[in-house]
Amino acid sequence: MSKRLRDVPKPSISLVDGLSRFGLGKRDAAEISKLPSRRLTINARQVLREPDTGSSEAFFVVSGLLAKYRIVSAGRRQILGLRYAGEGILPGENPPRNGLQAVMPTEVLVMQKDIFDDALRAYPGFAVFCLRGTQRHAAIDYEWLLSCGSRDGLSRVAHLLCETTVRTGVGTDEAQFVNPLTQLQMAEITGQTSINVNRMFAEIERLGLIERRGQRIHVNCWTELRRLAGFTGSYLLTSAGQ
Amino acid sequence: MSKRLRDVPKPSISLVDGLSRFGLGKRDAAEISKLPSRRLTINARQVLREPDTGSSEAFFVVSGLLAKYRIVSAGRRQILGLRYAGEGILPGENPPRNGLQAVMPTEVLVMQKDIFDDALRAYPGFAVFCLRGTQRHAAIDYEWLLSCGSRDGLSRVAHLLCETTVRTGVGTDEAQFVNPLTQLQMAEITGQTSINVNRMFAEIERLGLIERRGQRIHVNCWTELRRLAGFTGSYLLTSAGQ
DNA sequence: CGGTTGTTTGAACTGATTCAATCTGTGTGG
DNA sequence: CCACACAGATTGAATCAGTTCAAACAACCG
Repeated sequence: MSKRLRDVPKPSISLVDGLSRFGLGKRDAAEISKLPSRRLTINARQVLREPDTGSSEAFFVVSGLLAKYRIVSAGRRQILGLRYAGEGILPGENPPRNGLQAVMPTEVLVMQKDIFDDALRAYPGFAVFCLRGTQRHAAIDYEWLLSCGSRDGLSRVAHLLCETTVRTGVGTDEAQFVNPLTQLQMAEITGQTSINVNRMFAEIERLGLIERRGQRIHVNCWTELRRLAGFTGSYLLTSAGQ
Repeated sequence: MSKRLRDVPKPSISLVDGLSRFGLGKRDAAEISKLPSRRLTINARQVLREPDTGSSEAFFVVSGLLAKYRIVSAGRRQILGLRYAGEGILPGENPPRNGLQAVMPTEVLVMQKDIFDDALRAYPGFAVFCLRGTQRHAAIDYEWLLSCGSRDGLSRVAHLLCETTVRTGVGTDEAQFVNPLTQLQMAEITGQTSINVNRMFAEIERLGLIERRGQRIHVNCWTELRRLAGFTGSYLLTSAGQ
């Protein structure tokens, strides 16, 4: 819906490529990708899994963008994580607590938990790979916690912009990217109201750090934006550990 | 310093027990615990590792309590995680970004990263074990993010109290435990000032949900405290997945 | 063109912070 | 055993960042 969804480039990535790009050996990657899974195509805004329902499954984002969320009291929602193409969501030992919703039209591969668990045991390299991926996302979560806990509204929005710049994969040289998130979603990530996100967003533009044309964002001064956000991006590249 | 540190019971747990208690097979646990590591005893408040310094290592908390933290601008600190006895901190692929500090007198086992990484590859069960542990802590981080992002001051403090009740391992039946955290530390966890934590803490007591005698906390109404906090504790027991 | 979603702006309000002072329990040294 | 130092807890008053409520506006879609 809205131009956002048409404008956004939607790079597609196969399971094999996704696995090996993030460090799994070619051989294991090939084996894993041959395991049974089903492919789903979901619309923007569509809920893939409600919070506290459904069975545990493994998800792999082929294209698009998935948000993990929880509903707090009074309709207030918190987005807990984002999964871009090539990233995944792993089942744990407990039933899933978090909901999953597509931010834009998204294709996912879904694998049964027991098949996933068997693969974990059968392919030692896969277990380490999953550990690394989980550590990488944990590092992102730490940044989000840091934002919500210790940064003011302006820095939070700036930080999310920095993260989005890097994670959408355009590279910071290009300094131009399409923001896939609405201001309400940015608010649900940074723990604010969309009204305040709107003001902080405008303030960042007023400061001359970025320019906006629709969802397209041009970063005028990456260094200054980073400084404002307190952003250091190394954690995004590989697993950052705890 | 202060009675806090003397009062707190400090259960000690061996590496083998810690590993097998959280689900690693006896055989693997025995092998892992034979690997070379050094034992450190640190005082309350002592910094074990400064943020953004030091080499990657694996830590295992034998007794006491460790806080993982980061310093934001202007001396503001954010605590990103707690590690009770039996829990660990794993090295990732990037240099460590977070500092480590003892909340109370603490004993840790420290293992070199390369030895840890070798073990990960040598013992497939160990890799899965580490994945489960990381998922469990990620689930706790989600709760903290939810708190900082979407709950008001009162609920945040109440939620931390609930979590501490469960994690200190007294069981909710006993309804009595020693809070190892100062109000400043609770503030650094919940993204508030210690002044506000103090007021919310007092408010929870005024509501009759708890009673305080020094650091000792008696929970009068677990159900109501949980409700106020929006706390559901299942995620703490085992790995909750993403 | 009408309907819907998202963005923007204004004004009033409030939860939490900041600044400042006081109080309390504990450990230390004489 | 007391005087003192010190960290932590508590309280009050002023201030402010961010929310809430409300309304207008813009872009896109069928």
